[in-house]
Amino acid sequence: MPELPEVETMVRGLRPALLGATLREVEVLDDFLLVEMTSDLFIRRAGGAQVERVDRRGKWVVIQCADDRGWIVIQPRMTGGFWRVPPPRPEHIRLIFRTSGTGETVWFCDSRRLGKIAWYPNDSTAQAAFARSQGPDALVITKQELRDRLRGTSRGIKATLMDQKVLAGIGNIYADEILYQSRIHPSRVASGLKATELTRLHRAIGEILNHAIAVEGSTFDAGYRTVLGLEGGFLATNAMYGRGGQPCPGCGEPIERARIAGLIGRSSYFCPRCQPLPKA
DNA sequence: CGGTTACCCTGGATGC
DNA sequence: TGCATCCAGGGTAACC
Repeated sequence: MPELPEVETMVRGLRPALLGATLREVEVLDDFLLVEMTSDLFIRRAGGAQVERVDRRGKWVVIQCADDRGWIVIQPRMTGGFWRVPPPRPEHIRLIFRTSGTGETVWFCDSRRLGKIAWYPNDSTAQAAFARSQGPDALVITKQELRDRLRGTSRGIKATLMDQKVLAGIGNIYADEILYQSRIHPSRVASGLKATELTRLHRAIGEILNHAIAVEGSTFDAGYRTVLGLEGGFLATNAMYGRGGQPCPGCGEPIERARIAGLIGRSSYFCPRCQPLPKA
């Protein structure tokens, strides 16, 4: 669930607790999430470090420690999330930072344990990890970059938008909203978009993601919450995701829910009238 | 090599 | 009430 807007909201929420603070005590409650290191090693690396920056890269949370000590990179993936207040499900706590400086405690919870916690010793190893897994961030990619990255593939546009190596940050929910606003069918071949469609797509990426950040992301069921435990507002007024069978806000046609090739088992929601698929 | 799919994991919803 | 099944989807690895 945490896509770019949720992770951006997390990072903004974490900064008051972590920026300039010292990670006085690091507690690992589940070493399954740690990437190629033991709990003891991670605690030795991060314990006592001062936090210099808290940033987002795609869907990843990046905590840069002062004095070139190293980088903590946390991938919330499906169900990971941070808390600055005691989390409601303590059995899902995987990592705790107790700080001095701000005196706050930060909890990382992850019910499904799909999240990852990595350590990189310096800028170049961290940047190499980003380059291996991620293309340009969806919030800053230019139209020309987007065009170049969609070129030469026969894949569908939705699968391509969700490929983090093409551009980083878009997942299933926002892909559907972006494609609806762009009036592009999710199965369209990514390299076959017309110039006007590419312009609409690039604009929609920025508008949808920035709007979602402004309302603090998407919450449904027991999923994502802000660091203070609040629900995000995006799905209260969104157009497509999760609205199969409801009338399209643009034309009234029932919203279609389908499984689209190249997206494994994920559901796609779109309006068959506003997002027509040209016959092959 | 590009594209597709199985799988990692758990909790909540649904079905019998 | 209890048990089985399905679904959620971010990301990696194996496969064709």
